[in-house]
Amino acid sequence: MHLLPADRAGHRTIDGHRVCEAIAGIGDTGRVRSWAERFGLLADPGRLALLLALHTTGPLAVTDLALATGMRDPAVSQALRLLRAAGVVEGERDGRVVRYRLTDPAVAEVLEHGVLGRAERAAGTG
Amino acid sequence: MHLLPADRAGHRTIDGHRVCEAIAGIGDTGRVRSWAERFGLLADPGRLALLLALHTTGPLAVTDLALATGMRDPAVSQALRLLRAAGVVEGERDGRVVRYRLTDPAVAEVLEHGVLGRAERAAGTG
DNA sequence: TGCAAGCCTGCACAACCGCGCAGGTGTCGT
DNA sequence: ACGACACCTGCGCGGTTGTGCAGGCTTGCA
Repeated sequence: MHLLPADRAGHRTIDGHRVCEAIAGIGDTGRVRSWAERFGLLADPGRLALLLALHTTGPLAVTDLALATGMRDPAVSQALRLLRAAGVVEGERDGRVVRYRLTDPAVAEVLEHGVLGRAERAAGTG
Repeated sequence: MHLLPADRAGHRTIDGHRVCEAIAGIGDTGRVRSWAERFGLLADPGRLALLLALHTTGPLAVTDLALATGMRDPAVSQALRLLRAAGVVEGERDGRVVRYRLTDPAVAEVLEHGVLGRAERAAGTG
C-alpha cells in the first residue's frame, strides 16, 4: 500500500509502512480542510457560547443571545453571519425579530459528544 | 430562575425566560473558553491532519508526520509544540527519534464522533 | 405619521497565526 | 572524532480574524 504522493517520494522515513497508514487515516484532504473550517467556527468563545445556547434552548433572538453571552449586538450579528454563511445556523423572521436555530447536525453532534458530553473528565473547568 | 448577571440586568429582552435557559445551557464560562481553545487547535488543516494520523495509527515520528501531511519539518515541530503545550499529544524519545501519540481522550472523542463519524452526511467530501 | 425597537452593515484598528528560511543542539553510525 | 541525521528554535513576512464605533434599514406601536 503505497499512498505516498509522488512529490514526496524518495525521502527518508522512520517507520515507512506507518506513513501510508497515517495517510490513509488522514483521508481526503478536502474533508480535512472542511472540518478544519468547521472547528474554526467553534474556536471562538462567543460563537461557541451562541451555539451552545442555540443547541440547548432552541430558537433565540439576537438581543437575547447578546444578553445571554454578554456580547454586543453587532458582535452577535457578525458571529451569526459567519455561522449562517457556513450553514451551521438559520434565522427565521418573526415580525421584527429574527430567531436563530442550529441546523448543522454534525456541529450538534460535536457539541453533544464534546462540550456537553462526559469527555470533561480531561477538560476540567479552567 | 434568574441567571442574568447584574451588569446586564434592566435590559429589554425578547423571550425573557429563554435567556436564563440559554445561560444555563452555556454553563461555566471557563469551560466554554477552554473548549474554544481546544477547537482552535483543530481549526488548522495541518494540525488536524497530524491529529488524525496520530489517532488512527498511533505513535509517529516527526519526519513521518511531515511526510504524511506534506508539511515541512519545522511546521510539524511547531504544530506539535502547540499540541504538546495544550496536553493533547505527548512525545517519547527513542534514540534520536521522538514518537508522538494522542493523549487527550476528549480530542479523540471529537475526532471519532466528528471527522471520522457518520456525521459526514452533512460535511460532504469537499 | 412619527418614534422607538430590533437587526444588519462598513470601516478601520489591532492582534494573532501559520509558514518558510536559516541555524542550532543532541544522538547515532563509521 | 567526524559526519549525517532527527528534531527544535528565532526571526520576519503575509494573511486572516475579532472588535468597536457609528450609521442605515425594516418593522411595530401610538
